[in-house]
Amino acid sequence: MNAGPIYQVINRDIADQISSGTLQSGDRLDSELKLAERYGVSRMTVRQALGELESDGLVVRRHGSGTYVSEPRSLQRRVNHLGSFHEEMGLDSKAVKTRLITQEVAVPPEAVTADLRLSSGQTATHLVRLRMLDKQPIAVQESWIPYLLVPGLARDGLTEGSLYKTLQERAGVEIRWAEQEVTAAPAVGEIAELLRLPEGSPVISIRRVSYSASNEPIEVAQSHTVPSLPLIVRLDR
Amino acid sequence: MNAGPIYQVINRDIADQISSGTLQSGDRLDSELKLAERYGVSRMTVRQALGELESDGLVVRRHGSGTYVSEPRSLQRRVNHLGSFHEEMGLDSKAVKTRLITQEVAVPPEAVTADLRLSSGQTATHLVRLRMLDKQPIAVQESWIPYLLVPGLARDGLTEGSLYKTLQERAGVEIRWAEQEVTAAPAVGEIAELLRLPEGSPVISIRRVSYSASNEPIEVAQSHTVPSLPLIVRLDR
DNA sequence: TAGTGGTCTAGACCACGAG
DNA sequence: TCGTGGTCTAGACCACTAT
Repeated sequence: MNAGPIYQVINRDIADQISSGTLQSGDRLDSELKLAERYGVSRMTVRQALGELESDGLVVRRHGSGTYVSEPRSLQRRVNHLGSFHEEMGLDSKAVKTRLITQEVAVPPEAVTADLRLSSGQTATHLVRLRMLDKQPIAVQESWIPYLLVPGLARDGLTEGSLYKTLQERAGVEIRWAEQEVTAAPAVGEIAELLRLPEGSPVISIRRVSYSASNEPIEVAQSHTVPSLPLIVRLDR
Repeated sequence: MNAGPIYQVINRDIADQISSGTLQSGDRLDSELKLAERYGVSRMTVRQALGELESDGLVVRRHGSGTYVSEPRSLQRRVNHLGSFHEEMGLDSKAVKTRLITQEVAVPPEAVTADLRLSSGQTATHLVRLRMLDKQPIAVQESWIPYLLVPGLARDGLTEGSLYKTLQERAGVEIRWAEQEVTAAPAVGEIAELLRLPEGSPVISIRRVSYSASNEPIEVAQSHTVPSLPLIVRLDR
């Protein structure tokens, strides 16, 4: 079993310490030099791990002072890095339930065909999922994945309800990066019904095209999220 | 005149070559080794510059192949990094005009007072700006800045219409990072009027708290943007 | 096979902060 | 003043791509 690059192992280790409570919010981490000694790596490698934790909002670095665990927030969806819906929801993820609305093979709309680089008429697996938090609907997600990538997907369903895990295990495909468009839209028809919102009321609309490490399009996803679940982003200069 | 860290100089130099057309989309950049020699720096420094260009969506790196200038898009607003409205708009920024709606000193709402860490009753400079693209309104931005930070701000106005430049020059304050909440909201009252949208139609709502390098809150901003100008974000795993 | 980007080392000097 | 994070060096080996 290979765990990937060392800096990702360190990243996960510290993230685990934070989510398990071993490191409390406000705590100062050991200095980069000490962490380098503890993990038996050079300081540059520790810095790469801490840099990701910082951009994920888990820690704050203060020049001349130290690196601190940041304050937590509830009901949030962090989107600095690409991850599954559960990963984005962070601590709230345990309370998130998924209801499968649609699971079929079909010819996608033209815009999706283009983004997936399919020939006209080629089919794709079509998934519609409703995400619930505390029995309240929070988001509807519609996904299109090229049929030939994972032929059994519509028949066999998802591994642990996670599209990312399923793609990894069944097709050996790892999603590496994505480009995402965020806007506001009126909830209409089935979307409004599923989210239990008045027809025409505003929802967060996200269209995402995901790519593998070799820059092949893997998934086109369109989601509609209730406005009470804002996206949280940390931006650096 | 200090231009800051070398990697930022390299970053700007390559970004300039792309926006000026010296580097066309699809072109392959020189290899990291050659760039390191040309700029007279180590390869790690070049990599730091290329990493930012990649996360800004300006270039794509292909393992084993090279680094390429990515395809451009029009009417977009990239928000991978913190920047002024004009910087976010990229190539479209030349066509963006700003109309100042409000410029006053006032006691901000309680939520703003808290985020700016002001005492109850302390005043702040209040700015409301309307952004126009091709004579069409695209966004309303409301800003609150602690009065004591830049006492003359409401009287003297902004340097080149840029709040970031004004803060830098007049108060020596540089905004370094921000936390941003993105959601959807109905356009109401003055917002709907200014954006020329029907009352209640969806707009992108962004609330941003910006901080200095020493983590002091500098500005609370609330913006409402027309849905035809989506936020574009590149996400990495 | 040759060249590319991905990761990592073991140092170094600097700017910043807190006491 | 001293420890911290910010930047940078001059190498190294590896995985991947293209030929």
